[in-house]
Amino acid sequence: MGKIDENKKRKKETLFNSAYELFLSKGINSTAISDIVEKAGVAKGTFYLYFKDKYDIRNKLIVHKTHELFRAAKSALDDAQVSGLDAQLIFIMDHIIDTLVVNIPLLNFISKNLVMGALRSVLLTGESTDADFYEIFLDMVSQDPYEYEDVDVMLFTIVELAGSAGYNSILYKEPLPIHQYKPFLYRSVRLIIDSHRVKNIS
Amino acid sequence: MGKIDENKKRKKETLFNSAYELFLSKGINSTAISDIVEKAGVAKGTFYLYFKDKYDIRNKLIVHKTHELFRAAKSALDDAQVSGLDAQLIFIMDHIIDTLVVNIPLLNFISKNLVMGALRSVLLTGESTDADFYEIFLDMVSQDPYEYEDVDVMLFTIVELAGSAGYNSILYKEPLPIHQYKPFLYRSVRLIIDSHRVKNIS
Amino acid sequence: MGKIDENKKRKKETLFNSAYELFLSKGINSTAISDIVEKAGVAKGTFYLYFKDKYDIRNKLIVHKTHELFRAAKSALDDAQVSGLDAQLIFIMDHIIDTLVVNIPLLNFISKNLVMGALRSVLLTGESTDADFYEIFLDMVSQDPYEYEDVDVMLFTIVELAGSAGYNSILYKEPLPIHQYKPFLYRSVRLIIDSHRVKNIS
Amino acid sequence: MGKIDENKKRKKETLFNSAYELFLSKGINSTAISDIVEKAGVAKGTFYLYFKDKYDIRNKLIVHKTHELFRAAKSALDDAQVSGLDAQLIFIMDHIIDTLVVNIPLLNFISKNLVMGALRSVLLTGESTDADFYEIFLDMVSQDPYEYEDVDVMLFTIVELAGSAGYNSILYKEPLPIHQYKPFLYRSVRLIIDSHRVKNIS
DNA sequence: AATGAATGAGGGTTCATTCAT
DNA sequence: GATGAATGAACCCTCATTCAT
Repeated sequence: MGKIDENKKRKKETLFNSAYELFLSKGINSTAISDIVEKAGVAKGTFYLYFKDKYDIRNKLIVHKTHELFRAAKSALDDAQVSGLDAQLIFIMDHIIDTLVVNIPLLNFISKNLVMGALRSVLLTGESTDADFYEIFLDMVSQDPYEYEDVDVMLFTIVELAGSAGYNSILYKEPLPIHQYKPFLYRSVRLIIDSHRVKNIS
Repeated sequence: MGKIDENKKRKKETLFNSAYELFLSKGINSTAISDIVEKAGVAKGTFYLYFKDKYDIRNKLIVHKTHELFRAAKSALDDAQVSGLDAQLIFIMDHIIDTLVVNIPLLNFISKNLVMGALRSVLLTGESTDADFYEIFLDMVSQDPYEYEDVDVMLFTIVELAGSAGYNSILYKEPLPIHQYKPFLYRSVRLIIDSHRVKNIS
Repeated sequence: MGKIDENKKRKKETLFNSAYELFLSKGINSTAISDIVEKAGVAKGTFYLYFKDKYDIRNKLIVHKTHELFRAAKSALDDAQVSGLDAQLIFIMDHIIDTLVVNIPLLNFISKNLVMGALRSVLLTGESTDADFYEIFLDMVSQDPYEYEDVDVMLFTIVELAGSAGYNSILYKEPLPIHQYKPFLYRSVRLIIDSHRVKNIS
Repeated sequence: MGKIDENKKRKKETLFNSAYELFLSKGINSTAISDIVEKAGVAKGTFYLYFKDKYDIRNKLIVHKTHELFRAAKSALDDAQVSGLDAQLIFIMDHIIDTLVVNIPLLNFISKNLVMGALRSVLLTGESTDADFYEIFLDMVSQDPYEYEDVDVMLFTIVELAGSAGYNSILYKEPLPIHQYKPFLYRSVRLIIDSHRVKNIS
């Protein structure tokens, strides 16, 4: 029985990987389900045993890949012993940007879906066995010496800014290539974080 | 001759409007060229006299509608006698957001393309006889009492932030509905503007 | 499994036959794939499971029909007990001509493609399970009491002459209708054959 | 008035030349009338003032180009002072083959239409102001010291053989490239000519 | 005579989805 | 569960031809 389930899982993963490679290389619109199953070496009907349609597998891929990006960044952060919420957030941001700079197809794929859209899906789908990234962020916030108000808003604003501006800067090198834009981006992020700090008047 | 050209222009506009309505109501992917021409009351081949394909007309529509948004906002700004670069930029932003809040389909249509992608197109296509919005921005900057450095970067950052965060806030009401998020957004914008001011040490 | 394969074969043959009849009656250019599938009673997409496009099925048909012509002629030759290479080749030629005289549409279809173009395809496609006609010819040559040099060239010249001149004579009855032209054609063929005979000077 | 007629003639020739270049480079099927008129710099409707359709202009082009080939060959023959019908016919053949070897697109264009089909058109269309090639051939025959019977048949057989075998040999280099095949071709031609000679038994 | 905008039938091709095996 | 042949709607795009100007 375990063997059968293993087989099923392997089949699903093969489809997953095949779709991923095709989405990156040919784009989603140009990838047919027949392409995916051919690359995966399974029959067409099999696809429908595991996924509802092309957009189902696409969404699951985006969530999965976004997770991977954050997980790798968080893991590096843990190794790096960075202190201070702003430094930590920027570290994560920087790690993700550096990953995407050398993987433009992936950037294009998750592109602007990177941000809230994907995070929302992550939160909504109970499938994920991964740690919840939202909680990880809250953790980081709570461990900072400063106190913050409207944390949701702060995280949202930062993620949107970094996602959108980063995407365009990497892809179009306008108004500056990403390595030149980074200082400005990070300065803005620090300002936003700072603006959410609760300043004791005492 | 004038009559023929007039006819051509009218036909192109009819196609433009038909496509616009269909894109908003059915989405781009679900809109077939045959839908567009049927609604416009012209033959299929006629479409191809004016546009290369569906994506050509889509791009031109995005540029056009983005233009309209900015033009209306700028016009209102001129009437409103607002002074100060930050107040002016926020006025424009606010005007556009208020327009889009009550026109979600339009928001979805130009969605994230609103930002640099569209502006880039606007700048690149020489078709537009409208005033160049980039120059309008530069004008506003130059007339402000303060001096600014890296104006390109400043505008880019603001547009990206407002576009991306505004889009999600309007659409998903997360983390807050847009009318509650606005104060945060505008505070961030002011911080970004401020960070680009050249402070005289004297 | 055998049933499915049988079904596939039957379907392919139905398409083949439908295309053949339509090509003969309406011509290739005027035959749409939708005509073929309609006549065959299958869905449009099915066509593309078996053939790349209209020209793929056309080529395969030409090869197939050319094969049939030669096979029938060879079979008749075997029954007729004709001796002598020249007599044998002319017998085959004559048989094919007589067949085509009463099947002008077929003549027009394979027309000038009859010749090397088709034979080349036959040789190149490994699909055929039929005996290789080129080898049959070589066999006939080797069993003749005379010895021949440049057999390839000889066969080529004969096939080209017979194909081209025969086609025009049958179709346009110019300069003579085929039954009057035959003596001239066969005389030329005999001369060509003779010119390739190795004459022992001894 | 002469000017207008000149203009008309020039327009027709421009269309002619444009079609020729496009037919050679893109093939007839892939050449649209809109391509032709665009290249010619005239309006679409103008095409229909001079030609019935694409096939009308194609046929006229084939006739024209075939004429040119023969005219050039005949002109060279006149300069070369060749005597003997067989030598003269082979000279013409050789000249045409050498021209086509270095102009494969032209070969493909007139290809097998080179032969009787085109000659027939030449004879049928009264448009041509050129000397009638058929008569030129008859002239050559009559000036030969030998006497010939069934001259029509002889010319037909030679033209068909040379056209068909030459085409394939040039294009596919099978069974031999044309320069190696020529001796065989010309030997066959000489045999055919010889077989039409009236031999006095005296 | 010349134009070229408009037509719209028509053809080729794709592909998500089904279902009998 | 797995297969993959079959489907046929859907869609894009071309292009010969017309005709008002």
